[in-house]
Amino acid sequence: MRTSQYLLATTRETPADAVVVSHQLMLKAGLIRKLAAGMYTWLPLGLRVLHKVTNIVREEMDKSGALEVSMPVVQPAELWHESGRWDVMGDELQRFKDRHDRDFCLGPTHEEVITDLFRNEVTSYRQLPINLYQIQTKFRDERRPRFGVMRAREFTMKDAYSFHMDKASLQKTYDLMYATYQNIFNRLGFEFRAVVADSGNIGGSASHEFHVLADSGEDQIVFSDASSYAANMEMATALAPAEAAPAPTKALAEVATPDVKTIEDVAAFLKLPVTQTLKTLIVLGEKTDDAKDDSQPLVALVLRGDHQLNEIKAAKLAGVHSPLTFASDAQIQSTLGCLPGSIGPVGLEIPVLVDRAAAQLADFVCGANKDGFHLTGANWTRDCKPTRVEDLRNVVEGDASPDGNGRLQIRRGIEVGHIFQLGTKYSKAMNVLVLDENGRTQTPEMGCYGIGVTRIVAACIEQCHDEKGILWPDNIAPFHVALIPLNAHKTPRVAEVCEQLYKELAAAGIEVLLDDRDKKTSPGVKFADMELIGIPHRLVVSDRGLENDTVEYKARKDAEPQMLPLAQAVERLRGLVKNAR
RNA sequence: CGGAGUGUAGCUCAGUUUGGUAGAGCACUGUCUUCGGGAGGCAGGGGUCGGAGGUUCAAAUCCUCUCACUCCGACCA
Repeated sequence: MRTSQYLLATTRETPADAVVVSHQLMLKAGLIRKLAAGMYTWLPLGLRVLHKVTNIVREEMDKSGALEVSMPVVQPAELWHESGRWDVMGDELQRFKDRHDRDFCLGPTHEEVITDLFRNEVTSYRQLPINLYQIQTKFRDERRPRFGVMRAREFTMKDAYSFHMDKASLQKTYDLMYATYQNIFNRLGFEFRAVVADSGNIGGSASHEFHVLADSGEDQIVFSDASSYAANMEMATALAPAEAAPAPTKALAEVATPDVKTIEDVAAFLKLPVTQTLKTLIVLGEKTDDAKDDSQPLVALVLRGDHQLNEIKAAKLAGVHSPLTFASDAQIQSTLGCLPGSIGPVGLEIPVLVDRAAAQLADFVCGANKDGFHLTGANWTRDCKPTRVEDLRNVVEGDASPDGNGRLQIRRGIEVGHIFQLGTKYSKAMNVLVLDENGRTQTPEMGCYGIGVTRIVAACIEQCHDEKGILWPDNIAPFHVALIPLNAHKTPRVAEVCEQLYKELAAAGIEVLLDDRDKKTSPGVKFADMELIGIPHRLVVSDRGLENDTVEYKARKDAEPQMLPLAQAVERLRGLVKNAR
């Protein structure tokens, strides 16, 4: 390709609304342009990268034996009613009506459609297991799209769905997909972790997320420094402290704490460490079936002052409303007689769920359930009783690993893949039946496996960039080699050599971007553009070099260039460019 | 959805407080000079100041409504 015939859309200035480096560089390098919030046009240069990523994903999926299909983006509401998700999904599901007033949605995922396809096409155990996938546009009306294509509303996803006669077969394909994902992310050169994950709304049991490690990641991932334990923060178990709770040594006392609201304020006011305080959060409980009135039951969640509530864990507990909903100040005031800043477990007449670490404290500080007062020297059992002790908190760096080996570390990650064992959630709801070897009908087990293809491009830039721009690995770079002629208008041989190299490199299967912009484009501009867009190899042909029959080579990541004899240049490049076709 | 903020040329932004002919840099077009790290001169093109309504002799500027976008939070497969 020649720049003179291409749409290079580089900009010198960074667009003001991009905050993460991948978003900034994708705009500056001219890979994407925003159409509306969370919706992006892919320019020619960006699309080349996206296609290369797509091809790697497709190759590995095909290698695993999965079969590619393509399903519509628009889906009829009937299928979503069948699965029960039409009413569950909320506003993320973009709904609309056609001219006949029939309900449709834009597909945020394709469990319903694939299950419908499967039940119409597959009837025998002989056809199982089967794994069908597509690489296709998804639409989710995210509340807050951000970070460019990292969290977009419209994006490209590889989604695969497998069907099985039994759990053992599902596990086998799940393991195969796990290995396939490792292959894909290894080929992309990612530093990544597979972590145990919450299966969330999509349903099912076992689930792993694949995270690219990056400081800009939206998720916190947790892993042991001494074992293979790795989990999403939502799922990471916080163990009870190994040591037993100390015995009470102090008497319960009430102290006035005027205008002292936060835990930090309380600890500072009483000159005690935050770890000696409790915080009590009031959330909505579950209404019992025999509840006579409309009053909303409340539940107290008690944590050590320095710990953070894990809302996913809390919402899963018996008696707690899911999704987790904090009680309003008015609800707390009317039920407990004080405001949120002064609540404590002593004398509380609602269920009290206590975190394992909080339950190990003695002589602690907590709210007195009276505005402006706290209690000191409070103790479990003697002064108040937990209804239940639960795992309620986010783990923190240095906690013991749940598998007993090592200490936990916390890093940020970008979720680029997620695999689930769905079980029979969809096959049962949508009445899918296949005949087994005895001629009896069975409900098939399902798995599903997603990869955010567009997100991968952003994640790659997050991991591979410097102050000058992007540093693409060879196998997803839009072009392998930037070929830059200098002073071609003064020395005709420069242009001739470039044309010759261009042809020979192309013949060797190397993708070349020849910067043949005219003399108005200064060398500095050409160098800066090629570095910004991240072409991994650069050849400079100049009158100076040709005096010695040499051309200059520099890898994007190297600091210093080297001179290559002209006659050997193509052969040397063939060795330097990995994964060229 | 709650809180905060921003909409002026393709991009980055001034101008709004105190109403009075719509600006700069970059980018773009033509031309001359320059030519190994984002060159310089000259000449140009480009904006109904997000939109609607109002106040006023006069509105980018003041008032009302509205739309869009961004950030923080909540939420999320």
